[in-house]
Amino acid sequence: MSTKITEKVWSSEIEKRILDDWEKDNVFVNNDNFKENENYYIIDTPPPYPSGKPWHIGAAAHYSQIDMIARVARSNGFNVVFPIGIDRNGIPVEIYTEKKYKIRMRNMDRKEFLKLCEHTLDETEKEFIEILKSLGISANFKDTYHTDSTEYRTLTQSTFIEMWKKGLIYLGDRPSNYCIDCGTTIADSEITYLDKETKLVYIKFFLKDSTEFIIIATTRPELLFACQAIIVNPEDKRYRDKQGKNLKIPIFDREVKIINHKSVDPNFGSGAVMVCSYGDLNDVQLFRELHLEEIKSINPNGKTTKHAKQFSNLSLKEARNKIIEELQDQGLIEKIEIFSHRTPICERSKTPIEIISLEDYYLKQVDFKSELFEYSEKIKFYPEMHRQILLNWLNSISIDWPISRRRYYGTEIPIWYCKKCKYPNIPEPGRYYRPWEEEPPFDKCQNCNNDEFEGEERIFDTWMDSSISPLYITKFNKNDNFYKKTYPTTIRPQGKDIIRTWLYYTMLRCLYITEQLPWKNAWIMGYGVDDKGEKMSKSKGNVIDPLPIIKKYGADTFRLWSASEANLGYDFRCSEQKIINSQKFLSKLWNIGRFISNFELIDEANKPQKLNSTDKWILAELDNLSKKCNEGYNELNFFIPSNSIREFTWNIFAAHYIELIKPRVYNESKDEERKSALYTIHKCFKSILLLLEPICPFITYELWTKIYLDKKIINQKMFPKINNDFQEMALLTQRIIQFNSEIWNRKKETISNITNKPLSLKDPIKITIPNELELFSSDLIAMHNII
RNA sequence: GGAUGGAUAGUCUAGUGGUUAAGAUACCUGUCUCACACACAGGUGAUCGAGAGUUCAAAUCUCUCUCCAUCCA
Repeated sequence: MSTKITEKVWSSEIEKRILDDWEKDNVFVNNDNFKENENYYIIDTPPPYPSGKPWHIGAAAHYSQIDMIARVARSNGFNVVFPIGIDRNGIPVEIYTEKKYKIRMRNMDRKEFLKLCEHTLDETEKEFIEILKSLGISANFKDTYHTDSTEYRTLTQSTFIEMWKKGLIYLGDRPSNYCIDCGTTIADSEITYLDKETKLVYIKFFLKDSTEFIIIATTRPELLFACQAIIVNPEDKRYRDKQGKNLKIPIFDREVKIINHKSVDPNFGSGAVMVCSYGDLNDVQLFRELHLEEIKSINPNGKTTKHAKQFSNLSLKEARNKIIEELQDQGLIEKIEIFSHRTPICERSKTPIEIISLEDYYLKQVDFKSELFEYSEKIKFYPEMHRQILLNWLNSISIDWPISRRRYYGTEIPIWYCKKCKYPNIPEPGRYYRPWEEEPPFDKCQNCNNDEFEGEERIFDTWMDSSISPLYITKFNKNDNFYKKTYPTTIRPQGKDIIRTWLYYTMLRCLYITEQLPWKNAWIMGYGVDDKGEKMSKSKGNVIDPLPIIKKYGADTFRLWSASEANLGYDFRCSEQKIINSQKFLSKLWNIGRFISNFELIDEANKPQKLNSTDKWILAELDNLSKKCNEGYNELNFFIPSNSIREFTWNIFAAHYIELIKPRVYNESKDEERKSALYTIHKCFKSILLLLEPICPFITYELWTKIYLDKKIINQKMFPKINNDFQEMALLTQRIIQFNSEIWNRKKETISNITNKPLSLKDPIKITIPNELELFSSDLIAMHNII
């Protein structure tokens, strides 16, 4: 009798060897050729963005769980397509590259800059893929796609052209969010908010031809010259007699009217507010509503326009300081207060957003809102509660999606403008176009027959690329057969923080192109938060790097922790203590395996005729475990199986069952009873391994192959069958645990008169076995040495 | 201001009407008992955020309030 497992402890070193095995055997290369009637399962994996280090522990947990989805689907007999892509377009890499090389994008040759970005991406991507692989992600790494590849960008452009032809794209000149640092228009979804301290300046505005003045409180004195109205609350008694009168704008010598508007809060500042183009979104609305004429105040380079007169061509900060200075000199400032105010900032560069009017391309979405609501109802959400995030977002959409960006590292907008008539000429879809450096693919303007063109220099918002991932992975426009079998895809797994972007935009884009939803299910995971329960962010400095943790504890420990930490959809706390707990369970499992591997395998083929009652009892509990796991796996909630497996394996199977049958398996004289125990213990252990495989693929693989010497490895097997044979036996579980505990307690309380210490567990004891446990009496007597 | 989720032993979580509220961890006390000291056995510890209501019965349902987290104004 000897163990088949030589290593005394489970360690991450063993995982590395297993990874090599898998790589050699090509275990997870996706199968492109679906057979007739085969069930398939397509995962629209989020393409991670390699935007520098460190990576986020929540993201590593996220990908671990997506892998569990894939493994569960395989265990349920599906042919799984699990692609992996890397999202590489957009502003983050540009900003990261600028910092890394200490350069400015706009002071550089475009081509040179693109090369540097690519280099940066290649570097970070490499490390990234290594982490994913070391986590045991069973995706198709041989075929990793990149959103900045020629092939991907071709698809981005051709789907754009298709939408253009459907009349869904238009050029709009209207106020939009603009990031001065990034030098581009950005979408609402790219804005976050930050509480910032700012000056609230109280300025005197004199009434026309009068020495009477009113006080205007503003946080944007630099926009004084773009003021087109003063608004007050109609209920406000202070201004009741002034309504409709004209006020003189200080310094700039222009007149504006005092207008009633109920949006004004009489308690804020002085109760009188200046309306400028544009201090904030509210101003935009007021300009529209009151039919005010826009005064352009800020240039795309972030400097004041000519309308600022002597203050023109200044940065906003300079303009603000100089205007305040001038107002002070003229004695027009009553006071200045400091107050904290929620400021919209650019998600990427953290610069405050300005609202300026620029020409940009828009994709229609407002007209389509009611249909989008209808389609949203057809997606199954895991968990259901997160559907609301999408619905809230849909509700709040008020303008179309600006899709053009004045940046470099992204997919080019494929348009050439006629030099003579400015008509936008669109090429035929099918290849990748770079209008800023390429000759146009046509000789004459489609509008005026002129033969000179100017290429578009702008690129797309990155969500234009990532929002077609379901089309790309199903080989849309490339392999019709494959596409027909795989689209719509089965599931979109993603974080709840990008519902209003990735999930929403994917829905929109794919509906425009295919008139079908891109997936049937959306699986939404919560954030990884710190040990206080607060969201991790770089600015807070509480981001945990997953790499050292994975290295220290191993992938399976990390995965088990991730699965058992929180219910699906809820945020999960990251604490090292919890990770250590998972490691302890794997160690327990390893040792159970070492024990079991001492004994010969009795399987279905040589199953004993008669099973002992104790064996029937644990098989009943095993069935219950399988059911519980199935429930959890069906809901794609790995919290349920991970915790039930732990509970069963440690607190029932190891603590009570194994102790009960030890005497039998060591006693070779009673062959039938021994065989019954060995059959059962192997059956239980095999089931535990099968059930745990999606969560901990490494240790289950190792134990399976070592103990069962099975050619067909565990990750190609199905979940255990549920037999429902001895269900009523499971009712006795609590009684068994209670009785064992009673005896252990009794022994502990009894002081031996030989050693003067409590009785040891193998010392004999006199006790009556209760009637309902009579079934197990022979095992109980042997286990406790009952006399 | 609006939305979503949460408030259960020192800490983290499970528990959607019914006997002594479950588990993990921490803590205390024993034990190297032939798979495991990364273990085993035992123990201390919660009037389930506050208040009111429904009910024979509430951590669980309803209402009000307080606090926390996240998102949107």
